[in-house]
Amino acid sequence: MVLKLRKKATALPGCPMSKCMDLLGGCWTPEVLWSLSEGPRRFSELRRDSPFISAKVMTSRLRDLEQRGVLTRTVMPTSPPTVEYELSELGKELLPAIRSIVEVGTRLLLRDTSS
Amino acid sequence: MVLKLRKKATALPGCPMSKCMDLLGGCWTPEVLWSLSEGPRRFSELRRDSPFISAKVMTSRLRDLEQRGVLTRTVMPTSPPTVEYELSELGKELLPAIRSIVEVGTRLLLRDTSS
DNA sequence: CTTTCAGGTAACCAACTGGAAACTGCCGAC
DNA sequence: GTCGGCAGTTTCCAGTTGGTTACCTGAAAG
Repeated sequence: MVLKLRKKATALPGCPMSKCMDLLGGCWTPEVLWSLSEGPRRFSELRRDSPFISAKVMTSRLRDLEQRGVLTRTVMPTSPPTVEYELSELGKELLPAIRSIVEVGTRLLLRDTSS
Repeated sequence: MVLKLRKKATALPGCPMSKCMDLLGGCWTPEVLWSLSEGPRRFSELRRDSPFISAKVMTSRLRDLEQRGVLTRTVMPTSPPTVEYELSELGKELLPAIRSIVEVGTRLLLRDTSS
């Protein structure tokens, strides 16, 4: 968490870091992507996965990501309506970075508790 | 670029992602760490590496990172004084994540230009 | 004497953002 | 007939932050 995306600042052209952070930089974005990494999930499931993300932010983050082509949003014609979010191909390409962050974080946590 | 760290929000206890993002989430933090990944660098070198980062932000980012133990700051008793920043052990542990982000970004850029 | 450079700090501003809470429409259940 | 759940949206507020500009010390160069 703890990340914010600034609207005006766009990725520096040609900078790989910017290019990638443009997609996964944004408050809670990594968490959402991580939740989706194991398959499609519905809005309420995502909310339950990360209860500390407010509905408003969850919505705006999902809309952002949809617009950037990182995930797809499918409304099922059921009642009550069900909405499914799923990583697109582009979204799946981000997973190695997310996984790496999680791995490093895990190592840091272990280090904390062992020392 | 494009990244902000929120002061009040601290890492969720026990969440690897938070733990890691707490250290590398913050406007321009990844860029700074990337600059430092190949060895110690001085303030003005860092500024030249990333001219789009204002001095103020560069300073505050470096202070943050120093306080979190990600890098060390050494003032050399020369005149004019020289200051060297270097990744600590903790900082080096973050590099796999940074590298992964850069790799993913590179792949995305290639994809863009080829299609 | 003045300028330049290193490595910052201080002040001020405007912007973007996240949080909280209330409201919506539709349906099935109690 | 009203309660709850899904999937949001809207409004309002306040906080945090980054950018910009100006300013500081000390030494050396022109």
